[in-house]
Amino acid sequence: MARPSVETQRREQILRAACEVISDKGINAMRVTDVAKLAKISTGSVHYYFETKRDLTQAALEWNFTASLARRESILTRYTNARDRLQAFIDSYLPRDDDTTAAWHVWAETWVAALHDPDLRELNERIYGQWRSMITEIIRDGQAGGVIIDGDPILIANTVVSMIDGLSIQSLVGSRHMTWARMHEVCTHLIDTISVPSGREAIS
Amino acid sequence: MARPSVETQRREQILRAACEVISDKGINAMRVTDVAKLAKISTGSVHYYFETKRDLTQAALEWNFTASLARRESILTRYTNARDRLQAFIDSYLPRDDDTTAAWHVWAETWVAALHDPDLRELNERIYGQWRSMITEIIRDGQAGGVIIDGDPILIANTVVSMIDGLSIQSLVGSRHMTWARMHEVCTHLIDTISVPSGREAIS
Amino acid sequence: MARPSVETQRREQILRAACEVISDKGINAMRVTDVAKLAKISTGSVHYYFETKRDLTQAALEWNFTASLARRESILTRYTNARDRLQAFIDSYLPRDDDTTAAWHVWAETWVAALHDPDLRELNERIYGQWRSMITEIIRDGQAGGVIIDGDPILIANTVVSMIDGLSIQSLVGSRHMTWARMHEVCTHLIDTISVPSGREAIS
Amino acid sequence: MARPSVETQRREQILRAACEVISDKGINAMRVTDVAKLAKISTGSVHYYFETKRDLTQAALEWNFTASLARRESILTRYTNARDRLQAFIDSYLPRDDDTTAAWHVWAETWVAALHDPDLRELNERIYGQWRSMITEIIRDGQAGGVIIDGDPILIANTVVSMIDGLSIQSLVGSRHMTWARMHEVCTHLIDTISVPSGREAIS
DNA sequence: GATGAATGAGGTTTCATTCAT
DNA sequence: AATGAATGAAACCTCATTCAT
Repeated sequence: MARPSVETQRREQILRAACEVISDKGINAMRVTDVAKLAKISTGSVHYYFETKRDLTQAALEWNFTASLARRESILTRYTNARDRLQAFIDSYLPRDDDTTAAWHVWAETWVAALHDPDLRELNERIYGQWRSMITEIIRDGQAGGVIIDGDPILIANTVVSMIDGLSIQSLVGSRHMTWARMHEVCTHLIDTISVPSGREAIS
Repeated sequence: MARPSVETQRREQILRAACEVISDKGINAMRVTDVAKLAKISTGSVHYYFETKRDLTQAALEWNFTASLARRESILTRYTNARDRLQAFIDSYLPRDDDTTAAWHVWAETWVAALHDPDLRELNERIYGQWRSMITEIIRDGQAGGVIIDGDPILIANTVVSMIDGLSIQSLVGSRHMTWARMHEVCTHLIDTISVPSGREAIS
Repeated sequence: MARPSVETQRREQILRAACEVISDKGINAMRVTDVAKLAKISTGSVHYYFETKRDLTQAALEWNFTASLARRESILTRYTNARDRLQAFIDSYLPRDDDTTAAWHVWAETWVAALHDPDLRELNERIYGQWRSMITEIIRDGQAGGVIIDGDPILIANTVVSMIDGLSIQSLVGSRHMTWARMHEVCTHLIDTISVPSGREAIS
Repeated sequence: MARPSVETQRREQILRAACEVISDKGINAMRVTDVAKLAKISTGSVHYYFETKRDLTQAALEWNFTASLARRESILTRYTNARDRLQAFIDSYLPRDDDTTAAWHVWAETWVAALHDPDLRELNERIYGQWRSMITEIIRDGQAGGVIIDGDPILIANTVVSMIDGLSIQSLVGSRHMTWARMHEVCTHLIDTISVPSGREAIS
């Protein structure tokens, strides 16, 4: 009786539904009923898997990040050049498609909820840190390979991460002044700024 | 007779209280009772000045921005050099003191609430636009005065604004990795990047 | 300083407004604010003239009846023949014009409110009795004059009054089945039934 | 499994309670709490079955009529003579016992509420029409059987219905002048008026 | 006499959570 | 494992009434 997998599957089904609701309506407007309906189960069942709404919310926010990362795993191994890897990685985070936009919505909800909730603060710290580390790692790689300029890799990572977050917010909120094209432009400009002019091109 | 100031005063008293609550607990956790208590009036009175909680919230979010701007008005006229003005202006927005931090909290709440509320979206568009315009104006001034590098001033403004927003979020959420000092560092670095090297250096 | 008249006038202005609101929205939906607005005064003033809302309501209901009666005073002296007087009197009560319809609305509200309010019950008893007496009186006159059939005048009056009330209700509620023409038809039929065939016609 | 009856039963339990409250206190004084208490459930449960108080009220008013009719169904098949059927049917509606009185109270509340509420107006039109139809049917039967006088059956039905309504109102409001005996008297008199003199009299 | 800002009790409604089935 | 009926605390909002001016 390999039931554990059923449970895992059920949990994921609920978490996915929760994220969709959070993305559409926001954390505070999320109702257990909404999640249940979307997952096509009863509210009782939701509570069978998640003791309280709070538990459900936290698990959903964490799942949002994990799933988001998993979707980008391949990018990190696809490119040998760190600069290209950075560009591809950042590009993949610009809210172009619905999935990415939804993930950003949940992400933004997480930040703001964390402002008033120590537990979420810790969750945020953990997953945010993880993300920053990945960027830092790429930058270190790039510096080692001579394609990214020297300087404190953490400072550079912070710059990059901040820029992406800031741009995304303006984009998500729907500013007509911040189109996806503009975002791409700003990001590319930033990457150029922290890149070492490519040798071959310089030579030729 | 001649009591127009009382109403204005009362409204401001309520709005100030609302912003404090929003900053402390978040928009969704804000209770009309909380605001009333903080303003030392009855809930009935709150509703006497603001028909619905929604109206109150919107007015508070708008007031947060307006008041925030008013507090910085002097900065814009204090410096003749646009670069210094930009630096001072940006510095004044880094969440150092309690007032500024509170304003940022409310600001962040506004963004996320706007994700699901067309009215707030419009409000956000309006006040965000105003802010972006101010930065753009300073940059234009700087370019005219030869202290800021050439390039599309709007693109530069977007870069600056995004960076500040992104940094602030990380800071607000309480990341141990994003101290105020680090923020200052990143900001200064950015301003340096978009500044024309100063005369003395140019001479030598 | 003949102020009393001012007060009387003010009271009537308020009562008239109250009746209009009651007619339009019903007793329970009537707000002191509505009355004040319609009378173009403040709520404070309404309370200056009527201690409580309850007092105001009762006074309004009573006023509705009194004013309604006053408007028909002339009819009672206009006709020498009791049968004609009865016909004219009844006709004047059919809800044809807006004023009469409004009076009926208030009248109906009074009945239903009286179901649960002893004070209104008494008020109703008083003014209803007054109305019944008037009809009875006309019938007695008619019997004395030989134009109305014999029989307990009170029983006949009750029949007439009931019929009018019943018809009016159906009409007021807006039944498409109960037009004013139909009401008139039923009433005329009833009056014919209780009338003595006129001598001259019988002779000729 | 197979719990459909529970829901129906629960709904009826609530509707019955609502009608009782409406009869006792009136539509506007009815509180959801009152209904809940009387039905021995929580207010939450009331709202589980009826979204809003308005829905509850409407359903209750409709139920009042339906249940009222159901209680009289047997009368319509008991008598072969249409005149007797009419007499029995009308008699059964005179507010003698508590149940009938309560039903009339709710009935009266429906009328007056309908004055200001289009939905109730429609509801009233529907159920009132149904009632009028039943009376009309009996009269048609009586005319076919030669026990009721000729004439437009709808006109006669309107006369009958109006009389009953009018009498009931006076009775309900508690007029000392309108006892049940008097009502009976007036009704019998009316039925006599619209009846064909019985056979023996016709023969002699 | 008149005002209208201020009150606060009380009502409807929502929704996370429980628990018998 | 799953359900969904039932709960009840808590929130927003209304509005008659008061009272300083």
